[in-house]
Amino acid sequence: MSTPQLSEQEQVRRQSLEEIRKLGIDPYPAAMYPVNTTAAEILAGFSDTEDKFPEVCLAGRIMSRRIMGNASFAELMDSSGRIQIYVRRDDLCPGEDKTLYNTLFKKLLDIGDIIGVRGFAFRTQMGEITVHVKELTLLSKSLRPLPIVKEKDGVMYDAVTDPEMRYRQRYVDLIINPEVREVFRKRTLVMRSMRELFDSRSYLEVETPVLQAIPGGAAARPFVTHHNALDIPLYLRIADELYLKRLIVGGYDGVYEFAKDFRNEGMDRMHNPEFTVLEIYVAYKDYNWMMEFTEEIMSKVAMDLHGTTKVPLGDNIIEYAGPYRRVSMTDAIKEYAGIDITGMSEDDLRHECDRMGIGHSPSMGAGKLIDLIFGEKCEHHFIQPTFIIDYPQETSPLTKKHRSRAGLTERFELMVNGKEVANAYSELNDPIDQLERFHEQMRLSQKGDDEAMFIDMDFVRALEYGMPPTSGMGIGIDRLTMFMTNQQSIQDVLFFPQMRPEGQKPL
RNA sequence: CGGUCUGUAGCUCAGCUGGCAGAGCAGCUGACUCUUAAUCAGCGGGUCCAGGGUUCGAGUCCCUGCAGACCGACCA
Repeated sequence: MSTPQLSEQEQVRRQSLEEIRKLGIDPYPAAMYPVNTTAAEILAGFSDTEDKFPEVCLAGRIMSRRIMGNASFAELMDSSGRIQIYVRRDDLCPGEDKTLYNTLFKKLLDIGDIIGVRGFAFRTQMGEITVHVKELTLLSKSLRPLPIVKEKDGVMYDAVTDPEMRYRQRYVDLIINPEVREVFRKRTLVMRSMRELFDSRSYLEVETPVLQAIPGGAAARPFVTHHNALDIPLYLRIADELYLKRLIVGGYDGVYEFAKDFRNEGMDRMHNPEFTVLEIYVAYKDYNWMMEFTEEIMSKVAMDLHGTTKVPLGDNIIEYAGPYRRVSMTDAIKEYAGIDITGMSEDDLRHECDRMGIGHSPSMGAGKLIDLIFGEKCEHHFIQPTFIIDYPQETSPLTKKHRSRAGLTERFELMVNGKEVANAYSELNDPIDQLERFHEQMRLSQKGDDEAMFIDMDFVRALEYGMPPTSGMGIGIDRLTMFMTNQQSIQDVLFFPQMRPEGQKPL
């Protein structure tokens, strides 16, 4: 292992560590610390007329220090926020020995160290609620200087904005940027809000395989790995759809899973190789029911996060209260591309793409071309939540044929801010039709479509035993979180977004 | 994969037509018992992303590479 050159400040901190040990103080004590409150609790509950916090014990990280001879102020940050502490020499060291204040607190502690304090809350002459410290315990010595961010009147000074630092060292980002912690708290709330709704209906949260011998349920390039004992290739799942439907066959009326899916494709502001999808399947429902349920989910999530269904996103306010507009794929293309694709052949569609300057390849069939026109000309217009319904059969191999419109399927996607956030079907449960659709995918694959679906014969076998009419939906949790927290990049809603490994740079 | 931009102290950044490497915060020493971007006096701290080239001389100009951001392409 190479020994990277330590900076001056790192060397000083290591020396301090040794001196702390020489004082007989353990810089990394094992014993639990008896925290009995938080910064936020004190700030919220403090009263000038009654002594509500005569004995507090809290712990956190030193974020700033103002040392003035024999008394000092510092800011302590715990998971709830920051509070000022007041440390006076003669309170910390009532006896003759002033080492704890003069040496430990003033010299050997640094910004970033984690300490515990015991004392009482009071209000300073300047009006700030503060903890007067009677007893101080070092809980963890920090050896690496933290980026210093100062703030006055809401203005941040020297804020760390370098995305590389923020994403590679997310722990630092979380320490110094409280609004980042809030985004991730909201991400958890999004999932909790959905769980509450599903559980209230007695739908069952389940787990299905991440390692799959046949990567099914979506059209995407998978990651491949190898299982040594079985000596077979295994794929990281691109979707959990086919397993969840097997469970509907097995007799559950409603199942859902928050799944990490993996796709070996491009990375950009909207895509990360691993991402989270909620999939839910409910027996005896169709896609019309699912649209109403989706409206209920979205407005509940918005309410739980913001207390309103109106959520700001970029320059817009998104209204998540239903009902949402429903536009068929055909009408959307009529409206924004100005053409009627009804009854058009593959050649006609290819011709229209050429006319509109949309690039396409020979391996694309009619359905893919329609998808392309929609993506190019229509998608970005749908800012407010809108259901795009009735997709072509060719690109929807797991979807039931439309009950009344030939060549189309009972499928919808929910568009928000010009992007897809949900995708749902009346699930195809006719095993003979399903097998035929898989074969159609095979033909597309042979034509050069490298993300056409694999045939999963066990899934067909399951359908042969009989699956009730079912509606299913997937929601992109990362994207939904972006929209609900007004973030413009998927990297801002993933704790640890995928990045190129760090090179030879010394850490 | 292509275009544009960026990389200098722990952090945020300056450094002009090439001429001794800079500031604020942070750190260190000292003063200060109600400060809050604390203040005051003093002091240290650099592989200027890496490698090569041009030049008497390169942080600065040129080439290659590495890493990142943005925009496209591919891709849900």
